[in-house]
Amino acid sequence: MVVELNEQQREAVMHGNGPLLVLAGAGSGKTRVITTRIAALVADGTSPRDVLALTFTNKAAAEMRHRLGTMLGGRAGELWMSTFHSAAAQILRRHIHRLGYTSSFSIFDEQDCAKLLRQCLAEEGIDERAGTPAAIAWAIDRAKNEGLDPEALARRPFSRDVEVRVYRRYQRLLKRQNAVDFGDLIMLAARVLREESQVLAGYRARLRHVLVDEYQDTNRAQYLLLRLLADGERPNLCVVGDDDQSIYGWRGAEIRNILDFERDFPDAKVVRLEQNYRSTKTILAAAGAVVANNSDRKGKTLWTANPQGAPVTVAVAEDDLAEARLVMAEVRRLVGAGRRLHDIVIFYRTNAQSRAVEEAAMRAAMPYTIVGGIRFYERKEIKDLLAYLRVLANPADDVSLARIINTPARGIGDQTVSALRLAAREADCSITELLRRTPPPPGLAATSAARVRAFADLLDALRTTLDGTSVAIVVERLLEMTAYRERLDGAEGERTSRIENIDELLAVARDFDERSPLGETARTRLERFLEEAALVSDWDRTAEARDRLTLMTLHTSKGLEFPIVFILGMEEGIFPHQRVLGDAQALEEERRVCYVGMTRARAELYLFRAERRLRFGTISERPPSRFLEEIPEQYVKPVSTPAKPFRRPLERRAPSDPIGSSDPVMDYSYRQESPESFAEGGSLLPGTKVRHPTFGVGIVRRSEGRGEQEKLMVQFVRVGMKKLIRRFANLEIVSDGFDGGNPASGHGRAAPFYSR
DNA sequence: GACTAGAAGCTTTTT
DNA sequence: GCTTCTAGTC
Repeated sequence: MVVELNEQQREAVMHGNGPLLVLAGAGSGKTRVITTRIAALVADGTSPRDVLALTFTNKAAAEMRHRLGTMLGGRAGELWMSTFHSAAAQILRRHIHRLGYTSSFSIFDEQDCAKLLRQCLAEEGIDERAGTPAAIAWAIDRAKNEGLDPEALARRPFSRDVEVRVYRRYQRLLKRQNAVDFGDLIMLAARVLREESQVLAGYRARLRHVLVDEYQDTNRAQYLLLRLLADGERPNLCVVGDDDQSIYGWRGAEIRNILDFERDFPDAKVVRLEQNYRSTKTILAAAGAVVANNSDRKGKTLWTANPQGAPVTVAVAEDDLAEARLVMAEVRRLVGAGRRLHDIVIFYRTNAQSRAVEEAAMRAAMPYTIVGGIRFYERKEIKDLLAYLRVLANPADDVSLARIINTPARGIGDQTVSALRLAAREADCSITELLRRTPPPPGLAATSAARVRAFADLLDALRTTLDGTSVAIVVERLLEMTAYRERLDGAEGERTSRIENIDELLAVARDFDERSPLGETARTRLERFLEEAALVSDWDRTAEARDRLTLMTLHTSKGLEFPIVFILGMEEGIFPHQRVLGDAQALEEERRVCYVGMTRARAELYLFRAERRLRFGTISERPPSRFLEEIPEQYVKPVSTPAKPFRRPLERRAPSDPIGSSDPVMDYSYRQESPESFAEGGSLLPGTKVRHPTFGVGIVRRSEGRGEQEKLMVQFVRVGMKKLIRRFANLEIVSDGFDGGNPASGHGRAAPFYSR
């Protein structure tokens, strides 16, 4: 092995058989240990085919595969390395027929599930306002995370009857549609292993070693799945994690899984990785001091041979706008001092905080990318096209059928759909199945019946394109036959971006075709394509950021590192969040989120807070976060409030005044828009200050389309928000909100201007 | 079927 | 406040 390891890392890598818990502190070389251990096992004679390595994200799996590729060469391809959900989907693809589904099952995302849930509530006669779908959805999700089916939930002492009833119906409807949700993937995979002993025996006989990354974030259902696969008193189960980085409790993660590993496996070998290779001594000490306030932890003492480094900067701003401005001023200073934009990352607790930063970045002409937000596969046009494919793959999928039956519009309204749904229920079949039958169901008007007939013919025609194997060709034919692109509605700009997304989907499909094995059947390929679309996130598809500022939530930051880290909104009520303040356990999780954020930094760490913040329409005073006070003074360099206040003082501010006409924000680094850009049809970017002959001065909040066709939402100082057509509005541009290249251009998907 | 008004929500979201 | 989604109207 050519890789250099420290003593503890070597211990973990060289550990032979039996359970192994690796408590890997932040930046301690966790991925290196897992990959090197796998390489060592293979070097020692274990077949790569007998190794299962599980991660939470596709990105983590891809990273490991890449590293192992360099260590093992071609044999790395034989490893079973994937996310929990993909592995479960693979198990189900083979064996789900034993549970009464077929292998072409659909995987529903949250939107699909929400639609189905509403149907369940309606059928159970539950008033949506009383039953609050969100609460029931949460209860079902939680049950699945705990590995409880409806009957098991019913046996729970405090389960609510409504929840059990809806859950039971929800499962029945999913099954009728041959569909599963994310929670089902894990739960049903565990069930098929538990109930079908030969299936389980097959996996156990094969799997010699199971490795799990980020073990602190596994939920109960995942734990149960693991216990099935890695059975016995001394299974070859290696889990790697850090209890201090467990931040997904609210999604069902059980921190107890890692805390209790030694109780579960009394023979377990425990290795602590405590040398940090990432951060300066100062950053590590500051972060360690914060997390030391938690009681429910194993306790590690990280140390580093890295230099002491600069103190942590704690900056206080007047309000949220000033905070964002201060951030941009500091970014500018750092860039002036030779730093690159991609060295800097901005973290915040909630997505809502990104807006102020985005606006400040635009004003400061600072290119940026937001990680997260709307995902590619969740965009309307992409979901529409995938819904067609899903109906082709799985005709029982009524949720997808309902989505496409009138998209593009073909005169099949809600009445018709309800009638079809009813007829399908009576005939005990899916709507697609019903459509295949002739004559069409009774009770439909002649015109409606004809339209439904035409739609059924369309589906039949599409089905014939499945004879070839190429997914891309199916999508192309689908686009032609439905005239989907041509019939897109909405404003010019929106249409353009949708068409770009459709082209992107075609590119993804072509790429998928190229990566696919020869001799595969069309159906299998389509099923695999849909599975990938359901289980792969945007982040996994994102290439390395170009030279841009990166913005993301603290949760998204886990597993990453940056030379310079900014954390914003270090205030009670923001971080820790308002909703956890009375809950000791949840508060500890917030503290872990803080620890994760701080330990992403290699060289410099900045913590920002605002004394006042505009939230839910009101300005409130914000006391500093307790986490700030938990950092020992010796590691901190405070920065005082900027001299010039940014927002007018509270008392002089009229309640209806959205901007403040003398707001100094408006004077900040503006430039007149050049006349040419209007002639070229340049659009008015959000943030641009304009004057209207009757409404007065305002700020462009949103724009659609270009040039004279452009539709604008403008927030006026005196009259509030107005929608305008630029051609008629006779606007005078007072100052440009932006003075550089358009950071939104390039790729539609991470485009900050309309991404949320 | 398109447009608008009203209501609800508003923490994080690996899959 | 602002956004998003749904229900109701023309």
